[in-house]
Amino acid sequence: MINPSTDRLRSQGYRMTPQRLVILSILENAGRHLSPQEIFERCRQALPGMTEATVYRTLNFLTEQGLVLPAHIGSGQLVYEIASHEHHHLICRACGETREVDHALLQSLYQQFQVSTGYRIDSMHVTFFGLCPACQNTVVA
Amino acid sequence: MINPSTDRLRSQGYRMTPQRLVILSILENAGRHLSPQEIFERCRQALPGMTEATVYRTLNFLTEQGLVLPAHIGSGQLVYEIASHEHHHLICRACGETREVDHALLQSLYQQFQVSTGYRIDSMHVTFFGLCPACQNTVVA
DNA sequence: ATAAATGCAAATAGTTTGCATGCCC
DNA sequence: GGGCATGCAAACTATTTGCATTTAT
Repeated sequence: MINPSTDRLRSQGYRMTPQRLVILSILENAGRHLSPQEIFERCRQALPGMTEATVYRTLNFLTEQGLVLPAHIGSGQLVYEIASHEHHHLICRACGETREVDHALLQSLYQQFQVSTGYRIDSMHVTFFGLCPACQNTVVA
Repeated sequence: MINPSTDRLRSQGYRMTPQRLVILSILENAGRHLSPQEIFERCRQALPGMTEATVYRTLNFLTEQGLVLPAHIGSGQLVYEIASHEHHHLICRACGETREVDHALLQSLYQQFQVSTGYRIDSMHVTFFGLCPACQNTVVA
């Protein structure tokens, strides 16, 4: 076995390529979500010939394969992060600071949805907006 | 007083126009969120000369004025709905059916966030995805 | 060898902007 | 009448697609 991601792809008849490796490694090291543009810029440092089309295609592909996760944050654009532990985001609408929220906190809410609506919730990712402690003191609501 | 929305705009030095009235009326009658494109198409039936630029400008303006609310749903595009009661959405990822979720259900979650993170949450709108009761029987997870 | 993946370039979708004209108050 | 708002057209951003070439297996 070469590495888990490579094996995962090969077992499905797909290939591991330098471009895919670079994107995975960028997301692993980022430790936070990145936009396609941010990813593209970092890619060019490792692979100068890489194009935006490849970034988008690769992100879609890796999402299908479950290796990365897309998330909606403000301004309606998708951002991506490495698929590891389940969590959600809390974003400060004043300073933009992002915090992770563990999935467990949402479990009881999902439970209530299930009971009152019959829906089986499977949102992988939800983003909440608010004011972080620091900004609550400086920003006028 | 002519109507509440008109008064609201005039009191701020803005004007009520046929275009704004049509968009507000479309959103009131829709009873659900609509995309800019859907709004544009319905506008043209009432005001054939209307352009997409005006739709976008008007939606941004009405959002600033608090008369309509933007919401993120799947695929990263913004949709709009009339500003009335606070609620959230539950969308079936199989059939696309949308259900409203009362804001009260999220209050206790917000409370927990507040305690454990210090954030003051003010998300006006959160969308959850899942499977509606009907689709749970027909769709393979 | 062969099918998958990339690079390149062009196309598409969604949204925003500048500017002259029109129209609400 | 004065200034806000619209229509028109063009610009812009983000993303997708077709096709020839390259490359992982």
